[in-house]
Amino acid sequence: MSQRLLVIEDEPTLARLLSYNLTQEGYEVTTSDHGTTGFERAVQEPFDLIVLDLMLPGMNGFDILGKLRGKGIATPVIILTAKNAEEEVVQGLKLGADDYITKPFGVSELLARVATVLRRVSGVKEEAAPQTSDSAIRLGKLEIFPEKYEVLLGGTSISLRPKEFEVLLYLARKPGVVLTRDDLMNAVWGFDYIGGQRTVDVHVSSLRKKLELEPESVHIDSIRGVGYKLVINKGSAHHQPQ
Amino acid sequence: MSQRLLVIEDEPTLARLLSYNLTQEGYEVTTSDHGTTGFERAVQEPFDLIVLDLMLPGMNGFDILGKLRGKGIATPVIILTAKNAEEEVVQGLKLGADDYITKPFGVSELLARVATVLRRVSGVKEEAAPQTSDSAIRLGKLEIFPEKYEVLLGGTSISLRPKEFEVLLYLARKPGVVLTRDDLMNAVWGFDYIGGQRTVDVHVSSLRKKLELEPESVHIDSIRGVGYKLVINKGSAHHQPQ
DNA sequence: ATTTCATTGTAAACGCTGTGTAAAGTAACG
DNA sequence: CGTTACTTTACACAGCGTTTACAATGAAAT
Repeated sequence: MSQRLLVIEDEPTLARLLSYNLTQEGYEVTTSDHGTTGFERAVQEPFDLIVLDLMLPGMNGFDILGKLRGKGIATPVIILTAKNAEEEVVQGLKLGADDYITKPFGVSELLARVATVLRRVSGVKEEAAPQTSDSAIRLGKLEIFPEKYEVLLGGTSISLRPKEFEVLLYLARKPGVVLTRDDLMNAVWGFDYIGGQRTVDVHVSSLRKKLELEPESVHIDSIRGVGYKLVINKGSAHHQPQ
Repeated sequence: MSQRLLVIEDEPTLARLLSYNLTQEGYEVTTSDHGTTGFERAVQEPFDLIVLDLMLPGMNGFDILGKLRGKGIATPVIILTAKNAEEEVVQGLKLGADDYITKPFGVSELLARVATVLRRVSGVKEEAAPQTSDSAIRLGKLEIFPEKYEVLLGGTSISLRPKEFEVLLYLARKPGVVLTRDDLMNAVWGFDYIGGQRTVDVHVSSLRKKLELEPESVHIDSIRGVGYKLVINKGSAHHQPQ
């Protein structure tokens, strides 16, 4: 049984992005684009976690959070806030938020926070969590430990810089599947990041150099005109569909 | 139970093309060639998705989209826009569009987007399964994995270039059915692409060379004066009980 | 049959676009 | 300040798509 999330976010683009990615993760997502109605839903239905934008029409995020806690509703809350709003964060946490993310943020960062908060709150409950974002990923000779920021290739640790790590992590979560530069941008750099088109390429390039210790078993393929995919070669065996 | 689509598009050629192909896909398609009437239909009847051209007589796409969302109608919308109109896209997405396509676009691209949006909205979870994926096409010894950009022929991977891949994919979506060069042009190159008449032929030719590893089970037939069709021969040498 | 014309097959050439990557430039961090 | 990480820029190159030209095939007409 999947966990239920409520996303209170008015900007459609962001709301959709969040809804999409959280759903992909296996959560059951409800969205609300208005403060008042969002608050009402949060009161009426039981959610496992609420993602709450602080800037909202109708009723702002602080009010919602305050009133919820006032009513004794302890549903975990992650607040979304603008970059340079340290006070907002502090106030939000004082009102009982469980975590916060500043915009712009990467999708993978959000997923990690959501998973972390859920785990923290419900005790360790691995089975209930979907593809827990931060459990280890093992693909042939490649092992990724998100919570440790560590990658093993054939048993030996390789040191990746943060952005390289995240790119690899996102690729590794859908092995074999082509991800566009846009996908990777959204996941690693944030949904509204506006940057050069080649940034992803450069990171993939340096990632390749560090992965080529095991070129047979792990490598990143380019699909011209589309994007990149992580290719895993387990053992020397043939294809064994199952 | 098929899904209901509304296409709001004034250019007759394009409207017909969209209507035809979407109907072929199994959708129930309604078209409207005017902004005002299109909007009214969208308000009155429940649709699963709306394909909306932004340039329309009567009432432009932005107005329609804005008013729909204003009325609380959350039907998913894919907007059609000209190539060099980045702002239009941004504005459209802000108004609550779910996706966009820039003209010219290939029919297959549109079909893919429609399917994606519908799936996303209906909350079906997409799994990154290693070998099995619901979007995979299996025809005898031919297996196509669109999201991996990979084609297996008798279990071994064959490398196709992007255009070859798309041509094969489109042929494979209607195995045994003759598709005209025009069909393929529309699907792969875009509905208003203006190019030489022989381009399709050349791609089919090179595709044949790569497919002839299994000439018995998979090949492309020419129908003189008409077009091409993909022929699949199931049966021999494999576990086909009947 | 033989000729004639239209259609299709395909190799080769050309130009363009996307990609790899080094290196310079910029920001963050201590 | 010095170091590290990240981004942008620039340039070279490889791959791809399209066109072209000519060969091969098939159909229709005589």
